[in-house]
Amino acid sequence: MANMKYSRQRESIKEYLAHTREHPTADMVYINIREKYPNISLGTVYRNLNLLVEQGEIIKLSPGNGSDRFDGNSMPHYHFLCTECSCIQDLDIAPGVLDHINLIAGAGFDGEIRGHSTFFYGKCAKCKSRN
Amino acid sequence: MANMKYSRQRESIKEYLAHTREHPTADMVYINIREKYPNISLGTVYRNLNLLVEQGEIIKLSPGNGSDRFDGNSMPHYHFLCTECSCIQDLDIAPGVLDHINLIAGAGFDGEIRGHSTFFYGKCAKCKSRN
DNA sequence: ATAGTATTAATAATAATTACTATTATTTGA
DNA sequence: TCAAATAATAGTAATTATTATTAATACTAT
Repeated sequence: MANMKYSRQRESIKEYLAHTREHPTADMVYINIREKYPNISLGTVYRNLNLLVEQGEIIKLSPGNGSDRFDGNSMPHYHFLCTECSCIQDLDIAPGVLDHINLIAGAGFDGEIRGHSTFFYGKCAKCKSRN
Repeated sequence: MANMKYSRQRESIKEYLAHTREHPTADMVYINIREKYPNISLGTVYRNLNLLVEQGEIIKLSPGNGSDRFDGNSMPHYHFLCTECSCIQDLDIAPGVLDHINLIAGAGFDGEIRGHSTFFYGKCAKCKSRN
């Protein structure tokens, strides 16, 4: 998309996502950006989130429970979803593992595998210790 | 859930999912079951799908594009989502790989990993050959 | 500065799913 | 076998999440 103009709102959204580890929903982004741009509209947030996803600057996550979530870290990596508190966390996985898994999966498959996205689930550290 | 009564509608939904490879949406299930029970309501379909998921009889998939989809095969396995035609297919992966991946992921993680769900994406065989 | 056009705020509209309620179906056990 | 108890249903309304519309505004290149 060559004919794209700068917008403070979009920049602010990108910046916010780059500095949080929260994997926020569109609504959470909206609430946050409103502190700086009090009359930004939710539609603008959605449109820019989708634009940024299209451009590969951020990643959209669909954990399956409520709303979609967004991650400012666009490097392929894995996520963990706590089945108790619904928090989402990044997982560190050794580089190479992802490609390895793509290969394993592609072995018996006659289509073309480009990548994969994985959600691990279970109890996060806090919920585990709280018992 | 001990106090659960039999219902022909629920049985029919379960049976349909057990015999299709389509990974249908709630609406597709609704349309199909209506052939046998013409005045089943969409709410009934949703309620029973959720019940069956809770009981572990079926699996709910959230591919991230449109609606959720349902899979009558409740054994853990992987799915492939075609980014062109949006079809969903089961992938055959050697047993043991899934547990292996859970272990790798759990290594540097201080919570408790119970399982994971993975979507591979790319082009299905048809879309690949159609070029 | 100005013209051209992407972006915005505000709102309306759509899509997907859940909640509500009076009626019906299933189960239990006398 | 029947009737009481209650889960499930059909039909509909409501909610939630997201996308579309549009007139006004902001960005960019000349």
